Amino acid sequence: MADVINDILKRNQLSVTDSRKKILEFFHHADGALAHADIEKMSGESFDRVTIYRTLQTFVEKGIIHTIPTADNSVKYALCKDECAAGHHHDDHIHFLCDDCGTTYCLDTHVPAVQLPQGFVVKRTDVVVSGKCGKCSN
Amino acid sequence: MADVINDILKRNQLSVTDSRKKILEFFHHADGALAHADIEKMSGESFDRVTIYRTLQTFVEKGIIHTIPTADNSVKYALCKDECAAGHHHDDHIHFLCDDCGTTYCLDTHVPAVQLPQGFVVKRTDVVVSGKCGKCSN
DNA sequence: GTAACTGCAAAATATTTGCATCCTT
DNA sequence: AAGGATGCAAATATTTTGCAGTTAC
Repeated sequence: MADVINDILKRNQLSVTDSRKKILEFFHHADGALAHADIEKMSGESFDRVTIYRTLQTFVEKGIIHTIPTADNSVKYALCKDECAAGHHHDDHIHFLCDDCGTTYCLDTHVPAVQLPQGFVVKRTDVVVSGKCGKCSN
Repeated sequence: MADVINDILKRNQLSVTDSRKKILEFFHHADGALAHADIEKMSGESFDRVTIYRTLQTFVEKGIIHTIPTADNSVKYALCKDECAAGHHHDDHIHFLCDDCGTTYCLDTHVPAVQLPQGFVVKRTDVVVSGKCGKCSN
């Protein structure tokens, strides 16, 4: 596991630091997406709030993680698929937000094609479904 | 027009006040969705920032407007269709964000059905497409 | 050794809350 | 008149920026 994390950072020309390794581990262990606040709690104050902001921003720029649109104002992040290169996101998968437990899942179901009016050029499609997840629907 | 605005407020048991009328007009005239900051600018300081927060929240609760999920941290709002009653949103339409001009469109194209894993219950589906709108793609 | 990264302090923004006053009904 | 809505002040929360010290390579 440590190797995987290390590789991701090196591949993206980022220095391997404690905070980056930790934050990447959080994402790998997480069931779903994480918000800034989640990471802050998980870290147990072991590194600065500002470092989290900067690390997340760096990871987004490098295409390691991507943001997930949510209907409330919260910003969540999740790991990108391997095909993601810097600036070339292919994250047209579906996100599911559970209203009960709050978990955000990245589903592998592919995104259905969308009909748009003349002249509209599509660059990215996000599908955000909310409701109850498998664990909470019983 | 004034009648329409008035009706919306009365139908939802809200007192008809200047700020509410103005904000509803903004939405009716707007090409797309509006953020809190947009409304603040459009209002030209004629009413308080806090009033805007509270008015938007009230309108969302009553089902007059709805939030639009965006990948950045911004929160945008748009008018709901007539069928929307308080707490019963039927806004499964598609939102398009133009990367160039920043306008958010609510498209009437209906949302394609989504395949989900066993046990997942869908309550709401948001599709957010980004790219270039008709005006900016030339 | 040098460039990159982090922590701390502080600034800038955004959002929420309490309360007195004013307006709608 | 009464309840709800607004404005103002202030408390909170969130995000960004600058800079000095530290760490990775």
